[in-house]
Amino acid sequence: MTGGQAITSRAGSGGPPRPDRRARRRQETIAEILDIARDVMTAEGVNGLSLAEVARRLGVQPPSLYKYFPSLMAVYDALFAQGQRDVVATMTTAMADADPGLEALIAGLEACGRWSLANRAVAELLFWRPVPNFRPSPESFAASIEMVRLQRGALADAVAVGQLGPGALEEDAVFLVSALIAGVLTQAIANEPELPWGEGRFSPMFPRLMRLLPAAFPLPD
Amino acid sequence: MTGGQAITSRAGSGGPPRPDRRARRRQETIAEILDIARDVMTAEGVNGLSLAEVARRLGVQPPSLYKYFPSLMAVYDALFAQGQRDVVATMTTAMADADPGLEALIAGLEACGRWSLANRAVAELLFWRPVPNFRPSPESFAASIEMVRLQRGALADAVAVGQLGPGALEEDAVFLVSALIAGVLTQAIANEPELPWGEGRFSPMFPRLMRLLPAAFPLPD
DNA sequence: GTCTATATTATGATAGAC
DNA sequence: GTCTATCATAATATAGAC
Repeated sequence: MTGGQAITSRAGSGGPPRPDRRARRRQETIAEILDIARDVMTAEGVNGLSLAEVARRLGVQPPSLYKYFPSLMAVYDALFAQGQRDVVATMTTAMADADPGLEALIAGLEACGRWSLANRAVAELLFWRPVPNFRPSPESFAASIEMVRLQRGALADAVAVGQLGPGALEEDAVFLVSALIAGVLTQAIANEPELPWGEGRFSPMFPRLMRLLPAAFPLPD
Repeated sequence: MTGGQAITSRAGSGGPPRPDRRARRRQETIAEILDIARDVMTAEGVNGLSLAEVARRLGVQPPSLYKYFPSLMAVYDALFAQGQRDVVATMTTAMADADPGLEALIAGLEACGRWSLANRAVAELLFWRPVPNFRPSPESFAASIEMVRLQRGALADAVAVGQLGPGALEEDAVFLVSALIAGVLTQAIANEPELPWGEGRFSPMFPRLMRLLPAAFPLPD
Protein backbone atom coordinates (compact mmCIF):
# COMPACT_ATOMS: atom_id res chain seq x y z
CA MET A 1 0.00 0.00 0.00
CA THR A 2 2.99 2.31 0.11
CA GLY A 3 5.67 3.36 -2.29
CA GLY A 4 3.51 3.02 -5.38
CA GLN A 5 3.39 6.71 -6.12
CA ALA A 6 7.07 7.30 -5.51
CA ILE A 7 8.07 4.42 -7.75
CA THR A 8 5.75 5.60 -10.49
CA SER A 9 7.11 9.13 -10.41
CA ARG A 10 10.65 7.88 -10.32
CA ALA A 11 10.05 5.57 -13.29
CA GLY A 12 8.26 8.31 -15.17
CA SER A 13 10.87 11.03 -14.78
CA GLY A 14 13.94 8.88 -14.67
CA GLY A 15 15.33 10.97 -11.81
CA PRO A 16 15.07 10.72 -8.04
CA PRO A 17 12.04 12.27 -6.31
CA ARG A 18 12.46 15.91 -5.36
CA PRO A 19 13.73 16.31 -1.81
CA ASP A 20 10.66 18.20 -0.57
CA ARG A 21 8.47 15.45 -1.93
CA ARG A 22 10.40 12.86 -0.02
CA ALA A 23 10.27 15.03 3.08
CA ARG A 24 6.52 15.44 2.72
CA ARG A 25 6.05 11.71 2.37
CA ARG A 26 8.12 11.25 5.50
CA GLN A 27 6.01 13.73 7.43
CA GLU A 28 2.89 11.89 6.33
CA THR A 29 4.27 8.64 7.63
CA ILE A 30 5.18 10.26 10.93
CA ALA A 31 1.68 11.67 11.21
CA GLU A 32 0.24 8.25 10.46
CA ILE A 33 2.38 6.63 13.14
CA LEU A 34 1.21 9.17 15.71
CA ASP A 35 -2.38 8.68 14.62
CA ILE A 36 -2.14 4.94 15.13
CA ALA A 37 -0.33 5.44 18.42
CA ARG A 38 -3.29 7.48 19.66
CA ASP A 39 -5.65 4.69 18.64
CA VAL A 40 -3.54 2.12 20.46
CA MET A 41 -3.46 4.23 23.62
CA THR A 42 -7.20 4.73 23.46
CA ALA A 43 -7.78 1.00 23.14
CA GLU A 44 -5.08 -0.40 25.42
CA GLY A 45 -4.46 2.45 27.81
CA VAL A 46 -1.68 5.02 27.70
CA ASN A 47 0.78 2.47 29.05
CA GLY A 48 -0.38 -0.09 26.55
CA LEU A 49 1.27 1.73 23.69
CA SER A 50 3.93 -0.41 22.02
CA LEU A 51 5.88 0.04 18.83
CA ALA A 52 5.13 -3.55 17.93
CA GLU A 53 1.41 -2.90 17.92
CA VAL A 54 1.82 0.33 15.96
CA ALA A 55 3.89 -1.53 13.38
CA ARG A 56 1.28 -4.26 13.17
CA ARG A 57 -1.48 -1.75 12.47
CA LEU A 58 0.64 0.22 10.04
CA GLY A 59 1.50 -2.96 8.17
CA VAL A 60 5.26 -2.74 8.58
CA GLN A 61 7.83 -4.54 10.68
CA PRO A 62 8.80 -2.98 14.01
CA PRO A 63 12.37 -2.06 13.03
CA SER A 64 11.03 0.20 10.28
CA LEU A 65 9.59 2.54 12.86
CA TYR A 66 13.06 3.32 14.14
CA LYS A 67 13.67 5.27 10.93
CA TYR A 68 11.06 7.74 12.19
CA PHE A 69 11.45 7.66 15.96
CA PRO A 70 14.56 6.68 17.89
CA SER A 71 12.62 5.10 20.74
CA LEU A 72 9.22 4.51 22.25
CA MET A 73 9.75 7.44 24.58
CA ALA A 74 10.34 9.67 21.57
CA VAL A 75 6.89 8.68 20.32
CA TYR A 76 5.40 9.58 23.69
CA ASP A 77 7.20 12.89 23.53
CA ALA A 78 5.88 13.65 20.06
CA LEU A 79 2.36 12.77 21.18
CA PHE A 80 2.79 14.98 24.22
CA ALA A 81 4.11 17.91 22.19
CA GLN A 82 1.47 17.62 19.51
CA GLY A 83 -1.31 17.23 22.07
CA GLN A 84 -0.16 20.21 24.04
CA ARG A 85 0.06 22.35 20.92
CA ASP A 86 -3.37 21.13 19.85
CA VAL A 87 -5.12 21.87 23.12
CA VAL A 88 -3.49 25.28 23.45
CA ALA A 89 -4.55 26.18 19.91
CA THR A 90 -8.09 25.02 20.62
CA MET A 91 -8.24 27.07 23.78
CA THR A 92 -6.75 30.12 22.11
CA THR A 93 -9.34 30.04 19.34
CA ALA A 94 -12.21 29.58 21.76
CA MET A 95 -11.00 32.42 23.93
CA ALA A 96 -10.52 34.76 21.00
CA ASP A 97 -14.16 34.25 20.00
CA ALA A 98 -15.43 35.25 23.44
CA ASP A 99 -15.56 38.51 25.34
CA PRO A 100 -12.28 39.10 27.15
CA GLY A 101 -12.46 38.28 30.84
CA LEU A 102 -14.65 35.72 32.52
CA GLU A 103 -16.37 34.66 29.32
CA ALA A 104 -13.08 34.01 27.59
CA LEU A 105 -11.75 32.09 30.58
CA ILE A 106 -14.80 29.88 30.69
CA ALA A 107 -14.78 29.39 26.92
CA GLY A 108 -11.13 28.39 27.05
CA LEU A 109 -11.55 25.90 29.87
CA GLU A 110 -14.65 24.47 28.27
CA ALA A 111 -12.76 24.02 25.01
CA CYS A 112 -10.02 22.29 26.96
CA GLY A 113 -12.58 19.95 28.49
CA ARG A 114 -14.25 19.21 25.19
CA TRP A 115 -10.91 18.52 23.56
CA SER A 116 -9.78 16.30 26.41
CA LEU A 117 -12.82 14.05 26.24
CA ALA A 118 -12.49 13.86 22.47
CA ASN A 119 -8.79 13.01 22.86
CA ARG A 120 -8.97 10.98 26.01
CA ALA A 121 -5.72 9.08 25.73
CA VAL A 122 -3.57 12.09 24.90
CA ALA A 123 -5.30 14.07 27.63
CA GLU A 124 -4.32 11.40 30.11
CA LEU A 125 -0.76 11.60 28.86
CA LEU A 126 -0.77 15.38 29.25
CA PHE A 127 -2.55 15.78 32.53
CA TRP A 128 -2.06 12.57 34.47
CA ARG A 129 1.54 11.66 33.59
CA PRO A 130 0.84 7.93 33.77
CA VAL A 131 4.00 6.74 32.02
CA PRO A 132 6.88 6.11 34.40
CA ASN A 133 10.30 7.21 33.17
CA PHE A 134 8.70 9.58 30.71
CA ARG A 135 9.55 13.22 31.12
CA PRO A 136 8.37 15.56 28.38
CA SER A 137 11.22 17.35 26.67
CA PRO A 138 11.72 21.03 27.55
CA GLU A 139 10.20 22.10 24.22
CA SER A 140 7.13 19.99 24.86
CA PHE A 141 6.85 21.36 28.32
CA ALA A 142 6.99 24.94 27.10
CA ALA A 143 3.48 24.69 25.66
CA SER A 144 2.03 23.87 29.04
CA ILE A 145 3.51 27.10 30.35
CA GLU A 146 1.64 28.86 27.57
CA MET A 147 -1.57 27.29 28.87
CA VAL A 148 -1.02 28.84 32.27
CA ARG A 149 -0.24 32.16 30.62
CA LEU A 150 -3.53 32.06 28.74
CA GLN A 151 -5.48 31.50 31.91
CA ARG A 152 -3.62 34.18 33.83
CA GLY A 153 -4.34 36.66 31.07
CA ALA A 154 -8.04 35.91 31.11
CA LEU A 155 -8.13 36.18 34.90
CA ALA A 156 -6.41 39.57 34.71
CA ASP A 157 -8.90 40.72 32.07
CA ALA A 158 -11.76 39.63 34.30
CA VAL A 159 -10.34 41.74 37.11
CA ALA A 160 -9.83 44.67 34.78
CA VAL A 161 -13.46 44.69 33.65
CA GLY A 162 -14.73 44.28 37.19
CA GLN A 163 -15.99 40.69 36.93
CA LEU A 164 -13.59 39.30 39.53
CA GLY A 165 -11.88 40.75 42.55
CA PRO A 166 -8.13 41.29 42.94
CA GLY A 167 -7.67 37.80 44.38
CA ALA A 168 -7.77 36.52 40.80
CA LEU A 169 -4.44 38.27 40.21
CA GLU A 170 -2.70 36.20 42.86
CA GLU A 171 -0.30 33.52 41.72
CA ASP A 172 -2.43 30.68 43.05
CA ALA A 173 -5.64 31.76 41.35
CA VAL A 174 -4.73 29.73 38.30
CA PHE A 175 -4.17 26.65 40.45
CA LEU A 176 -7.64 26.97 41.90
CA VAL A 177 -9.14 27.38 38.45
CA SER A 178 -7.19 24.49 36.97
CA ALA A 179 -8.27 22.24 39.84
CA LEU A 180 -11.88 22.89 38.84
CA ILE A 181 -11.46 21.76 35.25
CA ALA A 182 -9.13 18.93 36.27
CA GLY A 183 -11.73 17.58 38.67
CA VAL A 184 -14.48 17.45 36.12
CA LEU A 185 -12.17 15.90 33.56
CA THR A 186 -10.69 13.29 35.87
CA GLN A 187 -14.08 12.08 36.98
CA ALA A 188 -15.42 12.02 33.45
CA ILE A 189 -12.42 10.19 31.98
CA ALA A 190 -12.16 7.70 34.82
CA ASN A 191 -15.85 6.92 35.17
CA GLU A 192 -17.44 7.69 31.81
CA PRO A 193 -14.64 7.42 29.28
CA GLU A 194 -16.93 6.92 26.32
CA LEU A 195 -19.08 10.00 26.83
CA PRO A 196 -18.32 13.31 25.13
CA TRP A 197 -18.27 16.66 26.85
CA GLY A 198 -21.71 17.74 27.99
CA GLU A 199 -23.05 14.25 28.61
CA GLY A 200 -22.86 12.12 31.72
CA ARG A 201 -22.72 13.10 35.35
CA PHE A 202 -19.57 15.17 35.57
CA SER A 203 -18.91 17.53 32.68
CA PRO A 204 -22.38 19.12 33.11
CA MET A 205 -21.13 20.28 36.52
CA PHE A 206 -18.61 22.53 34.80
CA PRO A 207 -20.86 25.54 34.15
CA ARG A 208 -22.05 25.42 37.74
CA LEU A 209 -18.47 25.44 38.95
CA MET A 210 -17.67 28.39 36.74
CA ARG A 211 -20.54 30.34 38.24
CA LEU A 212 -18.72 30.04 41.57
CA LEU A 213 -15.73 32.03 40.36
CA PRO A 214 -17.10 35.41 41.44
CA ALA A 215 -17.56 33.97 44.92
CA ALA A 216 -14.03 32.59 44.85
CA PHE A 217 -12.57 35.96 43.91
CA PRO A 218 -15.03 38.46 45.38
CA LEU A 219 -15.02 42.10 44.45
CA PRO A 220 -13.91 44.45 47.21
CA ASP A 221 -16.77 46.08 49.14
CA MET B 1 14.12 -15.60 56.21
CA THR B 2 10.84 -17.38 56.96
CA GLY B 3 9.71 -20.66 58.38
CA GLY B 4 12.05 -20.71 61.36
CA GLN B 5 9.32 -20.34 63.93
CA ALA B 6 7.06 -22.91 62.35
CA ILE B 7 9.81 -25.51 62.15
CA THR B 8 10.80 -24.88 65.75
CA SER B 9 7.26 -25.26 67.01
CA ARG B 10 6.74 -28.37 64.94
CA ALA B 11 10.00 -29.89 66.17
CA GLY B 12 9.16 -28.93 69.74
CA SER B 13 5.69 -30.40 69.83
CA GLY B 14 6.13 -33.22 67.42
CA GLY B 15 2.75 -32.40 65.82
CA PRO B 16 1.69 -30.18 62.93
CA PRO B 17 1.02 -26.48 63.58
CA ARG B 18 -2.53 -25.69 64.64
CA PRO B 19 -4.72 -24.79 61.69
CA ASP B 20 -5.43 -21.23 62.90
CA ARG B 21 -1.73 -20.67 63.29
CA ARG B 22 -1.14 -21.74 59.73
CA ALA B 23 -3.99 -19.55 58.59
CA ARG B 24 -2.58 -16.59 60.48
CA ARG B 25 0.83 -17.09 58.90
CA ARG B 26 -0.84 -17.22 55.53
CA GLN B 27 -2.66 -13.95 56.16
CA GLU B 28 0.61 -12.34 57.18
CA THR B 29 2.21 -13.40 53.92
CA ILE B 30 -0.74 -12.08 51.94
CA ALA B 31 -0.46 -8.77 53.77
CA GLU B 32 3.25 -8.67 53.04
CA ILE B 33 2.66 -9.32 49.35
CA LEU B 34 0.15 -6.48 49.17
CA ASP B 35 2.53 -4.21 51.07
CA ILE B 36 5.30 -4.88 48.59
CA ALA B 37 2.89 -4.52 45.68
CA ARG B 38 2.05 -1.02 46.91
CA ASP B 39 5.75 -0.18 47.06
CA VAL B 40 6.29 -1.45 43.54
CA MET B 41 3.36 0.59 42.22
CA THR B 42 4.63 3.68 43.97
CA ALA B 43 8.07 3.24 42.45
CA GLU B 44 7.20 1.94 38.98
CA GLY B 45 3.71 3.28 38.45
CA VAL B 46 0.43 1.46 38.89
CA ASN B 47 0.95 -0.34 35.59
CA GLY B 48 4.49 -1.25 36.56
CA LEU B 49 3.31 -3.77 39.10
CA SER B 50 4.56 -7.25 38.24
CA LEU B 51 4.49 -10.46 40.19
CA ALA B 52 8.10 -11.05 39.25
CA GLU B 53 9.19 -7.85 40.99
CA VAL B 54 7.07 -8.62 44.04
CA ALA B 55 8.62 -12.07 44.26
CA ARG B 56 12.08 -10.58 43.94
CA ARG B 57 11.48 -8.18 46.81
CA LEU B 58 9.82 -10.83 48.93
CA GLY B 59 12.72 -13.17 48.35
CA VAL B 60 10.76 -16.00 46.77
CA GLN B 61 10.36 -17.36 43.28
CA PRO B 62 7.43 -16.06 41.21
CA PRO B 63 5.46 -19.34 41.14
CA SER B 64 5.19 -19.25 44.93
CA LEU B 65 2.96 -16.20 44.74
CA TYR B 66 0.32 -18.20 42.92
CA LYS B 67 -0.35 -20.05 46.16
CA TYR B 68 -1.70 -16.73 47.48
CA PHE B 69 -3.19 -15.04 44.43
CA PRO B 70 -4.46 -16.78 41.31
CA SER B 71 -3.36 -13.98 39.00
CA LEU B 72 -1.94 -10.50 38.76
CA MET B 73 -5.43 -9.10 38.37
CA ALA B 74 -6.41 -10.74 41.65
CA VAL B 75 -3.62 -8.78 43.33
CA TYR B 76 -4.94 -5.58 41.79
CA ASP B 77 -8.40 -6.47 43.01
CA ALA B 78 -7.16 -7.10 46.56
CA LEU B 79 -5.32 -3.78 46.52
CA PHE B 80 -8.43 -2.06 45.22
CA ALA B 81 -10.68 -3.64 47.85
CA GLN B 82 -8.30 -2.96 50.71
CA GLY B 83 -7.70 0.61 49.56
CA GLN B 84 -11.37 1.31 49.22
CA ARG B 85 -12.09 -0.09 52.68
CA ASP B 86 -9.20 1.91 54.08
CA VAL B 87 -10.23 5.24 52.64
CA VAL B 88 -13.87 4.76 53.60
CA ALA B 89 -12.85 3.92 57.16
CA THR B 90 -10.61 6.97 57.31
CA MET B 91 -13.37 9.19 56.03
CA THR B 92 -15.91 7.69 58.40
CA THR B 93 -13.71 8.33 61.40
CA ALA B 94 -12.95 11.89 60.38
CA MET B 95 -16.61 12.62 59.80
CA ALA B 96 -17.67 11.13 63.11
CA ASP B 97 -15.29 13.48 64.91
CA ALA B 98 -16.81 16.56 63.29
CA ASP B 99 -20.12 18.34 63.65
CA PRO B 100 -22.71 16.75 61.36
CA GLY B 101 -23.29 18.69 58.19
CA LEU B 102 -20.83 20.87 56.35
CA GLU B 103 -18.04 20.35 58.86
CA ALA B 104 -18.33 16.60 58.63
CA LEU B 105 -18.43 16.73 54.83
CA ILE B 106 -15.30 18.84 54.69
CA ALA B 107 -13.54 16.72 57.29
CA GLY B 108 -14.37 13.57 55.32
CA LEU B 109 -13.18 14.94 52.00
CA GLU B 110 -10.06 16.34 53.57
CA ALA B 111 -9.33 12.95 55.13
CA CYS B 112 -9.82 11.39 51.72
CA GLY B 113 -7.33 13.84 50.24
CA ARG B 114 -4.78 13.30 52.96
CA TRP B 115 -5.09 9.55 52.62
CA SER B 116 -4.81 9.70 48.85
CA LEU B 117 -1.57 11.65 48.87
CA ALA B 118 -0.18 9.33 51.53
CA ASN B 119 -1.25 6.32 49.43
CA ARG B 120 -0.65 7.75 46.00
CA ALA B 121 -0.41 4.54 44.02
CA VAL B 122 -3.53 2.95 45.48
CA ALA B 123 -5.39 6.22 45.11
CA GLU B 124 -4.53 6.19 41.41
CA LEU B 125 -5.81 2.65 41.18
CA LEU B 126 -9.05 3.64 42.91
CA PHE B 127 -9.80 6.93 41.27
CA TRP B 128 -8.09 6.93 37.89
CA ARG B 129 -8.59 3.32 36.79
CA PRO B 130 -5.30 3.22 34.89
CA VAL B 131 -5.06 -0.55 34.45
CA PRO B 132 -6.69 -1.77 31.24
CA ASN B 133 -8.63 -5.02 31.51
CA PHE B 134 -8.97 -4.52 35.24
CA ARG B 135 -12.50 -4.29 36.55
CA PRO B 136 -12.89 -4.28 40.32
CA SER B 137 -14.98 -7.17 41.56
CA PRO B 138 -18.54 -6.39 42.68
CA GLU B 139 -17.54 -6.68 46.33
CA SER B 140 -14.70 -4.23 45.84
CA PHE B 141 -16.97 -1.89 44.02
CA ALA B 142 -19.53 -1.94 46.82
CA ALA B 143 -17.26 0.12 49.07
CA SER B 144 -17.19 2.96 46.57
CA ILE B 145 -20.97 3.09 46.76
CA GLU B 146 -20.58 3.49 50.50
CA MET B 147 -18.35 6.50 49.86
CA VAL B 148 -21.10 8.17 47.87
CA ARG B 149 -23.57 7.32 50.63
CA LEU B 150 -21.35 8.99 53.22
CA GLN B 151 -21.19 12.19 51.21
CA ARG B 152 -24.88 12.22 50.49
CA GLY B 153 -25.62 11.83 54.18
CA ALA B 154 -23.39 14.75 55.12
CA LEU B 155 -24.95 16.91 52.41
CA ALA B 156 -28.40 16.07 53.73
CA ASP B 157 -27.30 16.94 57.26
CA ALA B 158 -25.96 20.26 56.03
CA VAL B 159 -29.33 21.02 54.48
CA ALA B 160 -31.12 19.94 57.65
CA VAL B 161 -29.13 22.32 59.83
CA GLY B 162 -29.53 25.17 57.37
CA GLN B 163 -25.93 25.34 56.13
CA LEU B 164 -26.79 24.50 52.52
CA GLY B 165 -29.86 25.00 50.39
CA PRO B 166 -32.08 22.24 49.01
CA GLY B 167 -29.93 21.93 45.88
CA ALA B 168 -27.56 19.84 47.96
CA LEU B 169 -30.23 17.15 48.12
CA GLU B 170 -30.26 16.71 44.37
CA GLU B 171 -28.70 13.60 42.93
CA ASP B 172 -25.92 15.48 41.16
CA ALA B 173 -24.77 17.41 44.21
CA VAL B 174 -22.39 14.63 45.13
CA PHE B 175 -20.91 14.70 41.63
CA LEU B 176 -20.16 18.38 41.97
CA VAL B 177 -18.58 17.86 45.37
CA SER B 178 -16.52 14.88 44.24
CA ALA B 179 -15.26 16.83 41.24
CA LEU B 180 -13.85 19.39 43.66
CA ILE B 181 -11.80 16.89 45.64
CA ALA B 182 -10.86 14.98 42.50
CA GLY B 183 -9.49 18.11 40.89
CA VAL B 184 -7.23 18.98 43.78
CA LEU B 185 -6.06 15.39 44.06
CA THR B 186 -5.40 14.90 40.36
CA GLN B 187 -3.32 18.02 40.10
CA ALA B 188 -1.38 17.23 43.24
CA ILE B 189 -0.67 13.61 42.30
CA ALA B 190 0.24 14.41 38.71
CA ASN B 191 2.38 17.47 39.36
CA GLU B 192 3.66 17.13 42.92
CA PRO B 193 3.56 13.42 43.67
CA GLU B 194 6.07 13.62 46.50
CA LEU B 195 4.30 16.28 48.55
CA PRO B 196 1.87 15.42 51.34
CA TRP B 197 -1.53 16.99 51.80
CA GLY B 198 -1.32 20.62 52.77
CA GLU B 199 1.90 21.35 50.92
CA GLY B 200 2.43 22.43 47.34
CA ARG B 201 0.24 24.46 45.05
CA PHE B 202 -2.93 22.41 44.83
CA SER B 203 -4.11 20.80 48.06
CA PRO B 204 -4.04 24.19 49.85
CA MET B 205 -6.78 25.23 47.42
CA PHE B 206 -9.12 22.69 49.01
CA PRO B 207 -10.36 24.81 51.94
CA ARG B 208 -11.05 27.68 49.56
CA LEU B 209 -13.08 25.39 47.34
CA MET B 210 -15.06 24.13 50.33
CA ARG B 211 -15.95 27.69 51.27
CA LEU B 212 -17.69 27.92 47.90
CA LEU B 213 -20.21 25.21 48.79
CA PRO B 214 -22.78 27.62 50.29
CA ALA B 215 -22.65 29.56 47.03
CA ALA B 216 -23.05 26.34 45.05
CA PHE B 217 -26.12 25.32 47.04
CA PRO B 218 -27.61 28.62 48.14
CA LEU B 219 -30.28 28.87 50.80
CA PRO B 220 -33.70 29.90 49.53
CA ASP B 221 -34.48 33.59 49.93
C1' DG C 1 13.45 3.05 3.85
C1' DT C 2 12.18 -1.55 4.00
C1' DC C 3 13.12 -6.08 5.32
C1' DT C 4 15.03 -10.57 8.02
C1' DA C 5 17.41 -12.15 11.77
C1' DT C 6 18.75 -11.69 16.19
C1' DA C 7 20.16 -10.13 20.95
C1' DT C 8 18.30 -9.15 25.20
C1' DT C 9 15.08 -8.99 28.51
C1' DA C 10 10.89 -9.42 30.55
C1' DT C 11 6.30 -11.12 31.58
C1' DG C 12 2.20 -14.35 33.36
C1' DA C 13 1.33 -18.77 34.19
C1' DT C 14 1.61 -24.05 34.76
C1' DA C 15 3.64 -28.84 35.82
C1' DG C 16 5.57 -31.46 38.90
C1' DA C 17 9.39 -32.72 42.28
C1' DC C 18 10.26 -32.30 47.18
C1' DG D 1 4.21 -24.11 50.41
C1' DT D 2 8.49 -23.91 48.33
C1' DC D 3 11.34 -24.84 44.56
C1' DT D 4 13.22 -25.80 39.42
C1' DA D 5 12.11 -26.09 34.86
C1' DT D 6 9.47 -24.71 31.32
C1' DC D 7 5.85 -22.79 28.12
C1' DA D 8 4.18 -19.20 25.62
C1' DT D 9 4.41 -14.66 24.62
C1' DA D 10 5.83 -10.19 24.21
C1' DA D 11 8.67 -6.17 24.26
C1' DT D 12 12.67 -2.65 22.75
C1' DA D 13 16.31 -2.26 20.07
C1' DT D 14 20.34 -3.22 16.76
C1' DA D 15 22.97 -5.24 12.66
C1' DG D 16 23.13 -5.70 8.21
C1' DA D 17 21.27 -7.27 3.55
C1' DC D 18 18.73 -5.26 -0.30
